[in-house]
Amino acid sequence: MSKSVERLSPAETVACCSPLMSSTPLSTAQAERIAPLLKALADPVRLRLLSLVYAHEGREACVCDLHDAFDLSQPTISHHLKVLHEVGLLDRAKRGTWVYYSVRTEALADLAHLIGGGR
Amino acid sequence: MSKSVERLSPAETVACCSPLMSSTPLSTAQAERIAPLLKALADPVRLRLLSLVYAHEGREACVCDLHDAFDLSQPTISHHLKVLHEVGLLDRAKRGTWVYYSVRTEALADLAHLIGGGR
DNA sequence: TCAATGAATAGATAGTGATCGATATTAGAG
DNA sequence: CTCTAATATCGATCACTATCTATTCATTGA
Repeated sequence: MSKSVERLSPAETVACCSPLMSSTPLSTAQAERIAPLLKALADPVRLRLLSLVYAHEGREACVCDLHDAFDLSQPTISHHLKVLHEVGLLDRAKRGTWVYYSVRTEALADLAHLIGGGR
Repeated sequence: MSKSVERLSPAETVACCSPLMSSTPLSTAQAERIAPLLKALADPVRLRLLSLVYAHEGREACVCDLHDAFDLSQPTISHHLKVLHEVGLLDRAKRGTWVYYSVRTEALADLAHLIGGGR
């Protein structure tokens, strides 16, 4: 049996939606699924985090790598990474003492299609 | 002389940026340009507003048309439309007593490319 | 000129979120 | 079994934002 809708991350529920710009407008329920994903993206620190993770060697980075790129405390960076992970935009892998994050590129691609895919 | 960067709407400043996922990560300045655009999008009411405007006859709609689709006060809808207009995602045209909004589709397309365009 | 209608502004409030310092947790080294 | 280093969690604070009601502004029609 597949996961119930409630257990899916926002990113996973987005692929199904027809684009923002189409002949049939978004339902309230659809809009409420999509908004959290965009909210997670809509922060300059988190945008840079995603970008830095992707550009990092091996397409993954640990918190310490990322922390150095900001003038922010370690808990703040950790918090932002958590937000991105919870909506399904970042994957998380613990190896030893380090936690490595990587970008879920297909989630971003789905989101991009949703935003710009209607034309 | 072209508009100074400060006068450009967020949507206008986004087209220039390389995608979120590329070998060179986003600069702080770039991230701070993009975030307001995403922030404007990151609300279920505003997502539906964009969608409704686009799906409406003639690809434009007045406030009264949109107001009916929500259980929210007219000033609240007006506020959300203003937010979308200010970042450059909606165009605004006053005709008589009515104000018609329409979607700036190329702004959404640029944003979509920025989010998903790196692969 | 006045009344009516559509839309925007103002001001208030309640909820959310970004950030910090302090603390807890986890895993490897010695 | 400690000590240390890497992350995560907690609790507090300050700023921002979604929403409302009341009001103002603008345009049309009588």
